[in-house]
Amino acid sequence: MSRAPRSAAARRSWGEDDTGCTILHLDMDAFFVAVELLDRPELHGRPVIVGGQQRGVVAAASYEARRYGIHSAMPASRARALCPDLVVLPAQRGRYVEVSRQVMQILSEVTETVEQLSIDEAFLDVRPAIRRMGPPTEIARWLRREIHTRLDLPASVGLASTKHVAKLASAHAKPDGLLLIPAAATVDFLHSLPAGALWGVGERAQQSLAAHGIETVRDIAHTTEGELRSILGAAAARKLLDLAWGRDPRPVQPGREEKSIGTESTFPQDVSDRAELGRVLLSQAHACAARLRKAGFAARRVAIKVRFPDFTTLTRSRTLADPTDTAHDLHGAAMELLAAVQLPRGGVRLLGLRAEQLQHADVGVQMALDFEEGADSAAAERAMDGVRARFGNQVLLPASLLTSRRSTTADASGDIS
DNA sequence: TCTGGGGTCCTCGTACTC
DNA sequence: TCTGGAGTACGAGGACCC
Repeated sequence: MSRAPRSAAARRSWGEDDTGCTILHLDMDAFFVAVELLDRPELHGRPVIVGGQQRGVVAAASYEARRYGIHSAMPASRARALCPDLVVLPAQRGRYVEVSRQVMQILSEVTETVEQLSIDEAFLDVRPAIRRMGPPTEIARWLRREIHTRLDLPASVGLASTKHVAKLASAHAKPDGLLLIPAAATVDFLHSLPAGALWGVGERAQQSLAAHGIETVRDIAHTTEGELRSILGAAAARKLLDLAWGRDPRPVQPGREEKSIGTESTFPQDVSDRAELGRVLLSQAHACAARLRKAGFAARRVAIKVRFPDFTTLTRSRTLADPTDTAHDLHGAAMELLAAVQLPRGGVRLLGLRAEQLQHADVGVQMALDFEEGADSAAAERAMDGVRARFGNQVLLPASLLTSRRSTTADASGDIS
């Protein structure tokens, strides 16, 4: 569901040599809409969007809707104005997650080296599969065919020698296509694209670059690092120059872990009652805590996000004395942060809560901490053995049981009290 | 036109320590 | 004892991604 600008000129064959093009990027086409059409085939061929309830924006648009100029992130009111016959469906996130798992299952049949980037896209390093399944192009064709056959969903694939170029290739393969960028064609392909196609160049950066006459990736490639640094800062300058010349050594990283877990809500009407905001934070704290425990994490930091009716947004955060996975602790910290925020007369448009600086809430980590702090290591080790015997090696217990050393004891029988 | 929700990463200012 | 600079940690905010 990339929103980066594409180039019509780049949608062509760049050659057939897939030697060294072992990075595959798979991107599902209009994923949320495609899943909805599985359940409502009568909507095939009609302009459909997902999302856009009340004050919302478009989360995904069918290709028929795109012909009216509708695209994701567009306010739903604007989308309705552009297409009076538009079918607007509410998002069913749980359903998309379920289908996403099925897609990822098919990818895992090719290789274990799968890096899921979002709900509907992933990178694969196909090197381990070449001997078994053939060259990268054959693997890409197999994947698209299997997803079509088993799930009845369209998917686009980009093949290249780096992650960045593979991702750009899949964007230019849409809809429902495959685009190979041979290693030797990488720079020519990149230099045919607008500057905004590069990863990390959004609307603001495009405006800043355009003000200096830099409009394309080729322009970026031929700008000095010093000038880019003065426009976008040191980190972005180095990164963009590398990307513009096809330099991207990042490997495909399977099993990346979340760094924060949060939730936020935009209210149908702005809210100025602090008690009501407190109840919303409590509900969000429960949701975050449940997700933390399910993932086996505890959070060391709590942040709130407050958006006012004029769309100014502020965040406030604080580091906790002890990591937590309980709604009680998250809510307590969030309420303290909210109390320090001066609310305007118009109230609050959006309120969010996020748990940050996640760490594993598992027994082993906790025991290690206890060892460091000079606890009775022999007793702790015996307790750990007892826990393993009863629950297995991968046992994860709520941090709330474990992080408060004052209230947690482990005896030699392995009982946690 | 009027802007969701889930995230990551970077920059900058400030406080603190040495 | 006071002061300034460097390094570091933390918090806030913004840009960006899907």
